[in-house]
Amino acid sequence: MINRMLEQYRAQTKCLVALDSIIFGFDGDELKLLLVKRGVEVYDGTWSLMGGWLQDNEAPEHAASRILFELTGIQDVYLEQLYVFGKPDRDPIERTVSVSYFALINVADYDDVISHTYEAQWFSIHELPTLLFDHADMVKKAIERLRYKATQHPIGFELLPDKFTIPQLQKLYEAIFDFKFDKRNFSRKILSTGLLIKLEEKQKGFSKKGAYLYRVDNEKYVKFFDSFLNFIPNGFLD
Amino acid sequence: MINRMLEQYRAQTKCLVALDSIIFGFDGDELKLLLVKRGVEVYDGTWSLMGGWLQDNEAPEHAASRILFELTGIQDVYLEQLYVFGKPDRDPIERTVSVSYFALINVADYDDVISHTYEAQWFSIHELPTLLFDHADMVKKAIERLRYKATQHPIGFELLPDKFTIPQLQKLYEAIFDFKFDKRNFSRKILSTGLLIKLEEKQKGFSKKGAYLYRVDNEKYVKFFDSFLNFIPNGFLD
DNA sequence: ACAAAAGTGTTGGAACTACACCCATGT
DNA sequence: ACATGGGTGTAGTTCCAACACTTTTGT
Repeated sequence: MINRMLEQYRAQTKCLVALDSIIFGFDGDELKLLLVKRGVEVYDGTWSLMGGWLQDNEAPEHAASRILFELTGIQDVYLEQLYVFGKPDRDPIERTVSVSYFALINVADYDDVISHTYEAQWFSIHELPTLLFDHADMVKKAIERLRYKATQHPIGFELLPDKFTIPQLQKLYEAIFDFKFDKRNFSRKILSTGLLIKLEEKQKGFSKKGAYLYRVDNEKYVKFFDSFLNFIPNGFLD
Repeated sequence: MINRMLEQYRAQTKCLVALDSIIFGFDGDELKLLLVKRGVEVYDGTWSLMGGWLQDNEAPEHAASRILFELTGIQDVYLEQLYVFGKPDRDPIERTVSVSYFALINVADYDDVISHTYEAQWFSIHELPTLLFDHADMVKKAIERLRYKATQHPIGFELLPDKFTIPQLQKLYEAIFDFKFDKRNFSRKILSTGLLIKLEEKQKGFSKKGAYLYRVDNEKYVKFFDSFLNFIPNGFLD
């Protein structure tokens, strides 16, 4: 019996399993994507997401983190699983199934590391170079997911520095949705979440008047996560 | 150069890739899951999702459909990709990465095929047997996703017959969320989508008075799909 | 003084919740 | 006649979108 089962397993095709991560960043103005130059000349001029292969005894999410670190020095960021891409011909060299992840980071936090040590580079999502394989599909899906999540969670905070202003946050949301919001309604809505703590300091330099800095109330932020479903009566999820 | 690249590919570990589908059904009263008895004696008493392996030259979503058909005779249903499960030890026999899918079907549509020809069986989601490997995690994730989607899309229609009554639909939502809704508010909300067309006929037999049957306005339903993001001003998506 | 960005308040309409009674029919 | 589930309306509240002027300060 057990033998028959093992035979069944042995008869199956095995596949390479790749991990590809879409890293979003925000520089205060535009939404950016982190890409690397594929280190192989055949694909000259094409750029790639942060990609690598799954190793033995490694969970996919760990592999994705490891690869991101190896390629960029970025560590300890929240990577969320996005989608599996597995068309038989997606990688022309060999059959590969790719699990994609995405992350949000604050460009300023990593700018030095990335540009000095690694061959990664930020690109505006409006001016992307040619991407490897089906990486453009992955990016498209990631943007959809980012928008979706940004409507549900105050996920945008992840892309900003610890201290930020309301106008900065608004610019970020405008970059994500490619849409201008009314600033009065925007600030009311954001502040009504109760997740922001107003600081004494003002941001100087950017505007003449200067804008108040805020930081996220981390305790509330954590509680906030992963819950609210429109259909469900208030109080159901408490 | 090309050789170096091919070597790089060759050096990588390959994995078995499995597909596992979570099939939800509704029988008018309870939310159900379709499971099969794993055909191997070692796992006596444990049941399994609709699982199988990815073959050469087969896209994962096709494999998932094929497997579902082979195991149950179910065909042409919408399978949505759910999540990848890939912990190194999730399948104790051999390293396998599993891509999970989920689907919603109307139990009545397939009841005959399933029970007479195949070894699949419906289980109430409140009384599930022991499940193979990490299939319980998959089910948990699928229920979360189902609830999430049900708040955003009128996805519940998929689980009902073509013609159905408002009380039936309400029971379905109550089964999905495990929560009782106010029938006046429920019917107002559902009808306000404009997606339902009231028919002349009434459902007979279940209640004394009989309830009006409705069907989905397919044209509107399609338009409705995949869009509305709370944060975006009305009209933005038109 | 003026330009540039920050900050703030009101109003009308829509949508949501909570809630209770009558209707049609099979037994 | 009565029991069972089906169907409907209202009032108070909250939430949302639309909209324009004043404030601060660097030049």
